[in-house]
Amino acid sequence: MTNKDRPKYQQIIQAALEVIAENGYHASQVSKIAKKANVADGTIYLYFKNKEDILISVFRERMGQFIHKIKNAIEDKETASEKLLTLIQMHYAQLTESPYLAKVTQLELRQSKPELRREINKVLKSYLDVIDSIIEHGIKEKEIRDDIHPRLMRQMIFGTIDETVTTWVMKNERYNLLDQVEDVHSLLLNGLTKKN
Amino acid sequence: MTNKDRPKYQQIIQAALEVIAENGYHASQVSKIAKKANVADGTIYLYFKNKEDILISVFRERMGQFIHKIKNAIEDKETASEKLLTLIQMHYAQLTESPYLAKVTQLELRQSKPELRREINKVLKSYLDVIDSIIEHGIKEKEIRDDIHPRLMRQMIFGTIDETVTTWVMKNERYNLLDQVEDVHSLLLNGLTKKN
Amino acid sequence: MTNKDRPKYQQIIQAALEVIAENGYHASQVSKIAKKANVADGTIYLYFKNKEDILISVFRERMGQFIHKIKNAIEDKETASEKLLTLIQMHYAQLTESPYLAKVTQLELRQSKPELRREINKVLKSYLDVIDSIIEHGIKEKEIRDDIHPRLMRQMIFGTIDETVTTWVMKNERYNLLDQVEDVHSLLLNGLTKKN
Amino acid sequence: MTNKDRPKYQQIIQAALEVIAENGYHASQVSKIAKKANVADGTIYLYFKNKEDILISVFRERMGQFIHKIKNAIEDKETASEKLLTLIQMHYAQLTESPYLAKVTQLELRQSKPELRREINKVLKSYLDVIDSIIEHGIKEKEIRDDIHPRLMRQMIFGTIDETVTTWVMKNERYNLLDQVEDVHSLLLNGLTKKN
DNA sequence: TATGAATGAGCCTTCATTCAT
DNA sequence: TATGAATGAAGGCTCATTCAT
Repeated sequence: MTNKDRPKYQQIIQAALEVIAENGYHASQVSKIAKKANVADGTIYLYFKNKEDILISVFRERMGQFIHKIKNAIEDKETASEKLLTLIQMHYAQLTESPYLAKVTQLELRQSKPELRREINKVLKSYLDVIDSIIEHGIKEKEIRDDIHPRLMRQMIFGTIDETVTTWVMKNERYNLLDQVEDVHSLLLNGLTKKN
Repeated sequence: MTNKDRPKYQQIIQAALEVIAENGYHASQVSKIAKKANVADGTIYLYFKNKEDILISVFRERMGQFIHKIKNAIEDKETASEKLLTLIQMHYAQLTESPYLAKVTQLELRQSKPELRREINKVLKSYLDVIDSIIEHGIKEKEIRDDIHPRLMRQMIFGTIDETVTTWVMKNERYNLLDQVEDVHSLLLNGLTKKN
Repeated sequence: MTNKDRPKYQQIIQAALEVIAENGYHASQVSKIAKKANVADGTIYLYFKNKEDILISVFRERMGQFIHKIKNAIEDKETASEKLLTLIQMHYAQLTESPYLAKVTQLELRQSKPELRREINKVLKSYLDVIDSIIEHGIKEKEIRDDIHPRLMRQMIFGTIDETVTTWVMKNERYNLLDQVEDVHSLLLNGLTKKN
Repeated sequence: MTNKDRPKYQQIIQAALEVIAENGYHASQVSKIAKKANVADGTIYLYFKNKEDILISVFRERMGQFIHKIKNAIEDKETASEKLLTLIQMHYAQLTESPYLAKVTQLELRQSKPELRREINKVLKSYLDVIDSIIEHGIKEKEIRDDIHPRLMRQMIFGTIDETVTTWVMKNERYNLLDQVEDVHSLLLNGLTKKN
């Protein structure tokens, strides 16, 4: 049984997620996480190398599941358009379900030290890969234009989704993110211009 | 003569910008800023309330100019499409010209404490207002579709531009951001879909 | 069967000796000793009251044997001069044979807490007694001068031997300690002065 | 004005010496030293790199003076015998005058980490050099025997003096160390043997 | 006996801010 | 205005010891 399967590991991960969401990254002392996880301060260090390792693990574990679910949901879909719709829908749905994760990913983890950022970006990379594969598929099937560098397309997709979630989190999640799925999908596919 | 007009005020602002860009947010001690600005530590506190106030001022001053220049450039343009093209072009141009500002806005200041983020967002708000006014103008002139909430459009525009810049900064600015202006503009206006 | 006769007791003592010699006193955690002794951390506490008790026991056991052997070897000798020669020879020989013991007694255990030092000194006392008995014998037989307090003589003998060993250990035992036996013996008996 | 000339530097050195002498090396927290020196904890770090640096400095400063005074006193003396007598006398006199220094050098500083030991040995080296120069002088003048390696002679001299002081400190300085000067001098010069 | 996961007290160091000059 | 020496609160981490199994 590895560390990750032990109940205390997940207990600490969850506690860390909540503490960061509630207090912000900078006010998240190890002792606070330990208390919320109902373990002694020292116990933390049986499961994690140091404070940074806790935070990286929170992100890796949670975003890992997050991305995994999206990947699964997309597989079935035929067209790039459907795949993108599903991605947006799943992205919004999961963050709606887990406000802690939303708060932490959109706000708190952006306040982290360079080394931590680097680790976060590794995880993020695998999400961007998912988006890239949708674009590639769309281009191959001639659904998506091929006159623009795919990297820019991915940046538009991720940038847009990310910005809509950030706004929603900063507005304290007062509206329903899922109501925007179709409109965001339409915007990304068709752009701003009025067609007639 | 207010504080802002005194030479030391600008001296400290500039020093802070450079120190953050060079050392990162977390390694930007007041003493380092003071040294770079050639003033004593204590002198900082004659011009700024506290450390946070320095950072907010950096952002306010620099982003103020940044936004002001974009506003000016856009005024002349007739169509929403032209205005948007100019905004993208100016956004990229200014950050290309000032690598310090790019590094600080895209990476370092996102690592700041919640209170600081809030102040930064106030400044950012006036940039988002500029984007909103372009959209509003476009809708009125029937250039821009009116079936989608303008807020979502603005989020796509800002999210996309922001994400392209972040990628560029994280790639150590190894390519020319300005080469992407037309493509980003086309993507935002026309979306991903292949037209025929 | 007392603790001392159980195999694990000696196992832990030997492990402690090696761990201290290899890692130094300050890096000798109980867990490290347990691992080297192939027992669980908790097992240590079935045989020893606490960490200090391990260290004292190491010293007591090893120095006990050390002193015992010297005592035995001296018994046979007739004169104080011969006894002293044998003591020096045995002292050097045993530490040459056991580099762990040398490193630990000369360097590492001197870095211990006052309480531990006190215990160590109790053991040392019995070694000093051996030296005292040689001196006493020599005085009685008129081999050794009686115009100087025997305590000072013992301090010269022990101080000199101890200092020569410390130097040797700090020079990483690069020369043969036993080569010095006769010279040290001559120095202690005859002093520094040139006779003619 | 360098750090060393500022009053607080000496204030902290003296406080550290007293704290170590009173509490032992291991119970000498930085905060305790700061309190005794009447400065804030942080102030310590304006004058010393870290805790170890305080301890090294204590030793360097105090032993520096110690050795300097002995060197001066020896210069005048003609013969090796007189020089040695003066060295013993000065060694005992200075430690008698400064019980703190005695306690720290004989007991506490031997309980230090390897890096600290190394620094201490550097200082000690210059004391051993003084002893070596006496021996060399004595050999040249045919006062001291030349059939024994001078290093062994030095080890006897230092080992003996050191051991006599250690015993005295451990006996809580209950007798007068200076009473032993002539006897120790006689022992070192003439050895243990009864002459007739 | 034996285990080893869990405990939690303890401490060095940083750095934003102050204030006497 | 300007200085910079001094302040002191705050927190991550280690490791000897315990105890449920």
